[in-house]
Amino acid sequence: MPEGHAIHRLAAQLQDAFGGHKIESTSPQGRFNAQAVDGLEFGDARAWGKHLFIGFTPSAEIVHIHLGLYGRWTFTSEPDSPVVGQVRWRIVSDGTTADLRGPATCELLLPHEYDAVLSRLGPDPLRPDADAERAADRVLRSRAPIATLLMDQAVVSGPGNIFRAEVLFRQKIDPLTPGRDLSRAAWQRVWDDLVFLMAQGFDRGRIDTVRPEHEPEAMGRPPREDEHGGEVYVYRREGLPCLVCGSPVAASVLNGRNLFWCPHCQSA
DNA sequence: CACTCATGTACAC
DNA sequence: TGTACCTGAGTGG
Repeated sequence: MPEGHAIHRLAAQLQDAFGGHKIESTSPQGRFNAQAVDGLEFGDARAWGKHLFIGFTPSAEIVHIHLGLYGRWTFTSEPDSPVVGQVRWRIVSDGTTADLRGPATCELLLPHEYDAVLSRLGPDPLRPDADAERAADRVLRSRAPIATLLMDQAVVSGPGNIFRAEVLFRQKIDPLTPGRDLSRAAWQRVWDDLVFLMAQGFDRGRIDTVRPEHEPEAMGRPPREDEHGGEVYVYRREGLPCLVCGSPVAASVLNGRNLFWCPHCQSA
């Protein structure tokens, strides 16, 4: 779920449900100071990378949420929905209830703290105001592997392990290539593809990266049975045949995260 | 039912 | 580099 496109969808969903409405705010679990925004008007929900921010009226405080690995929102229109399990934050307005469980972060920020969080985030391919040059400068000067840089939210904000694996496959780049060994044009193609893939992920609510000409049907192969909520080239396909060249997809661990790639299609 | 693993990040050493 | 966070899906017995 929680790569950047999913957070942008959540921001839109929260905005639809609560934007401009006075809300009831509680923390059934007790681990969030929900009372601070109880009874206020929900101002706006916005995303930057994997971070979600909610503003209120009249209040300068901003709720900052990061789902981490486990966090989820659930929505229901059932009135007086019972609290099940550990709910960090519940918002209710006009019969709509949104429950937040298991976030890595759910905290109130003052404006200067909000600015500080944003200042640590690189450009987000899903934001129209993204400063792509800032990411290019970081990548093209770094000795770190491009696979590491793509997961560094200070470099690019929003892509996670799936988009990383898939964009490197689509651009035929060896994941261990140092950032500074990429040409500016090659990095531009990576950025542009992230913009495309993540926007499509936002629209569809799932991650699909396989080009039509590589669909199994187009390749004269039987339909695949290894999808997990989206259709991809290499993510979690260790040992399975590459959809383009047929050689086995490789996997290893880099910076504590699983990395998937096709050694044949993505050779340096 | 017990156990592993995950689309993420921060912090300890 | 390892561990904590703390949830749910999947797997295997």
